[in-house]
Amino acid sequence: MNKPQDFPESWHPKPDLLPGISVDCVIFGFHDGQLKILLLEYKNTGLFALPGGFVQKNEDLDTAARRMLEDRTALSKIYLEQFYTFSTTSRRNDETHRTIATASGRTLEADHFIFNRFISVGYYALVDFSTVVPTPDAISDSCNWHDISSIPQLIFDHNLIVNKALDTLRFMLDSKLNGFNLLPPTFTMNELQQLYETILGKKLVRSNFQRKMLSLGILQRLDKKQTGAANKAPYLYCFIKPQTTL
Amino acid sequence: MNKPQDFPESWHPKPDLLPGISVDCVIFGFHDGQLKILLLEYKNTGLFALPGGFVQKNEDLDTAARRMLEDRTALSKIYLEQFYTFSTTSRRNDETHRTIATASGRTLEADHFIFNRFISVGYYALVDFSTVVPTPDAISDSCNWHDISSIPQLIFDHNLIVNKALDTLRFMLDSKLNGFNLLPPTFTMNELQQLYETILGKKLVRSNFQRKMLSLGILQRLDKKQTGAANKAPYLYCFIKPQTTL
DNA sequence: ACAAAAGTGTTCTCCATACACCCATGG
DNA sequence: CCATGGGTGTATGGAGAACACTTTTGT
Repeated sequence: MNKPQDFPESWHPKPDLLPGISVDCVIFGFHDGQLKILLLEYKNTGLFALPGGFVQKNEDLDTAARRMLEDRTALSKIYLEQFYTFSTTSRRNDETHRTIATASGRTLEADHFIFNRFISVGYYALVDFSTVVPTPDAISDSCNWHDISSIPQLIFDHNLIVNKALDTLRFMLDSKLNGFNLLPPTFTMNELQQLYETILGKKLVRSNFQRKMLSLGILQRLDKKQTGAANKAPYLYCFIKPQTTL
Repeated sequence: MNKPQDFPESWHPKPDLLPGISVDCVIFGFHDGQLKILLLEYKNTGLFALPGGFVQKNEDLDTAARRMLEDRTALSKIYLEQFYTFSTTSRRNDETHRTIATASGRTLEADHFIFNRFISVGYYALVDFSTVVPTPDAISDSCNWHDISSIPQLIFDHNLIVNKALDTLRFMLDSKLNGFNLLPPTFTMNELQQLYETILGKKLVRSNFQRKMLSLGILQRLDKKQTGAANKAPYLYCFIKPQTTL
């Protein structure tokens, strides 16, 4: 896939968009023992940014965020969560906008709506790395995974947004049990533990982690997984979705 | 005090306000063993609403919220926390706006900016009940405390906003220790316990509560408080503000 | 002396930690 | 058979729940 889509109307001053509101998405995935997020790289600039976009007049924020996520990942039914709204007056920068536009062969009129002040609502999403098809938008030439441990400098306040998303993810990890959204439908206990260790940034004791997870009563043990390694074959588990509480 | 202020410019279409963004404040206080919030009642309508307002072009959301809080409480240095941004397309209602305007002797042009779609950022504040001077704004004739247990029907989605604020307050109570902001500078252990019980909506065991609070190491014991009651005089405590962690 | 509320101590349970021990697998 | 990693059991310590006991105050 990975091919740009049609030039979005949102880059022209259009009356069908809410003025002054944007959405930025921190899309988390997990692969090779590393927590990763999707970043866009703008054409010919070396500038990186979070996926995001604007809100249509007839659309609420959750819907807008979901639309953007589906565009960037080619997935539907994504777990996402609003976490904070960013509003400092200096968070945007006209020069950056011009650089991005120029590099992709456009010019922005001085009264282009993008030069208005914008307030941005941050969402984080948790996706199954293996099923995502990273898809750039019209003004970026790549959409790729970046390890949390080596995020480049991002435009505007996007580094701040990433950090706040990470803080929220860590804080909510236990209460929302949202670690499971980052794994494929079946996984081993070791994979789950690696994920927790990566998110929390610390080692956990294997045997205790196993008991804690099993005691939650939300995991179902499936067949063993033959890894081909010279050791005991681990069980596969799947997540039992909580009953829709009436 | 309690006297309306000058008619705010924000009720005319003004270019110095951000379009489509508002702030709503859930202001918590504690008195007589009851958790309370400040509500405005609009003139001659019987309609209740959260204090709120609009955001100036050169103002970030925290500043805007703080400005509104100071206007409604006559306090400065208020503890406040952003908790969620509300954006459903149907959250506002033109007829309600007209009712409120008409009742206070105004007419709204059909293209008045208030008929735009608005996205509202929710803040909750924790204040010392005893020092607040509830102050109505220009289009309301009262600003009063209401028990959490008997919140009337509010305009728009304000009941939803109150509930979300309460949920957040409960969830954060332990981790942010923000109960202390609701009490006067000195207080007894019993008052603190009543506050916790009210917020959490359940009884706590007195002796255990005492030990837990003291073990946090954030309370300083002061003199005893002579209540005049026929029982042992309780100690007063004050909150030791956490060191500004560099 | 008594009631009522504040403060302290004791016991029990539960859970997180740490670590020891068995089991399965492929080389 | 042995190295490796997966699964289970056991001892310990600390926090919370439940409750008993002591102390202080005004009537």
